[in-house]
Amino acid sequence: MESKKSILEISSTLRNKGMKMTQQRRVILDVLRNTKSHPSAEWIYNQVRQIIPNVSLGTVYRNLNILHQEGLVLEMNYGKGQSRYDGMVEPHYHVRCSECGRIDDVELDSINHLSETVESLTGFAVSDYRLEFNGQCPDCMKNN
Amino acid sequence: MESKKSILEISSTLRNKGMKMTQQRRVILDVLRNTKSHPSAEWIYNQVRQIIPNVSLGTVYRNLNILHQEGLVLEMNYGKGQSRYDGMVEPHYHVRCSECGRIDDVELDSINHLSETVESLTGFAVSDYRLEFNGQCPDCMKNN
DNA sequence: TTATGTGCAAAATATTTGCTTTCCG
DNA sequence: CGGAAAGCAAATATTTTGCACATAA
Repeated sequence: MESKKSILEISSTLRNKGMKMTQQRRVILDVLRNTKSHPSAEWIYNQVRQIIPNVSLGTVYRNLNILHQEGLVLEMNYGKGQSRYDGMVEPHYHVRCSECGRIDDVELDSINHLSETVESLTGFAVSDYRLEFNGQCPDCMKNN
Repeated sequence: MESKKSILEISSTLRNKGMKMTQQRRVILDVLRNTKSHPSAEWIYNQVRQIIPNVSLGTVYRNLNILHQEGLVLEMNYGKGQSRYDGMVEPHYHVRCSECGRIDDVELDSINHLSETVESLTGFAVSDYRLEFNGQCPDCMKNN
């Protein structure tokens, strides 16, 4: 089991960098950390609005960018659609349905030494990697 | 060594699906297949313009989308910037410099059975996967 | 000949930003 | 109190699309 940082720990990390933990930021983070759906900024915005009715979409984007920079959320881009976000930052992989866009986690053990191998092959300093599977989800298989 | 489909073979594949091989389409494919730089639609557009001066950016996008659907080019999305394209469709991996955006190929043997494992773990029908490394390229390392 | 593709420009989509005001610490 | 963040709306960036005309097969 991975231990998840508490909101309190995150607050103090941010404070040390001169950043504040606003109500908006806390709720955005909370919404994202409490769903397994890998949502878009707009979906998050709609959830947050139920708690802070006059929050703006710009604020959601600004916070997602900041949280992403700080390594507190993952951002994933697919094709030309909206980016999707993930509050689970511990290394893990994803499968995505190319029909409906659903994204599931893959419980695959991490593949060892890949980064090191790539560093010696390419001369790059590798910081991380992304492994994503594409296909058709069980629901879409049924409906066809 | 992988054998690359010739433009002639591609033309006939397209023709069988009721599609035409126009001058624009041929040049776009040609430009993309003759660079190792994993370029953006705009870069391709500028190259194509040197051969077909009044080609439009819309045509480049339309063709890249069609060629991608037909499995003749790869499309890669990073962050919020432009998509990047690759004329090499045989399975291979990429490293990307998060500073300058440079993308290199990684000559890593493909990892066997990954898709099958993921299928049994998730219930998805996996068609392909994408493995991408992130880091800093040798040039950007020097300049810092 | 005729359906597919092109050029052009306008529209759509997704995200960012400027400015004033609010509020966390 | 002071600076970081929010709200709102306008601006950007990237990609798509409608329509009249051109062209490959």
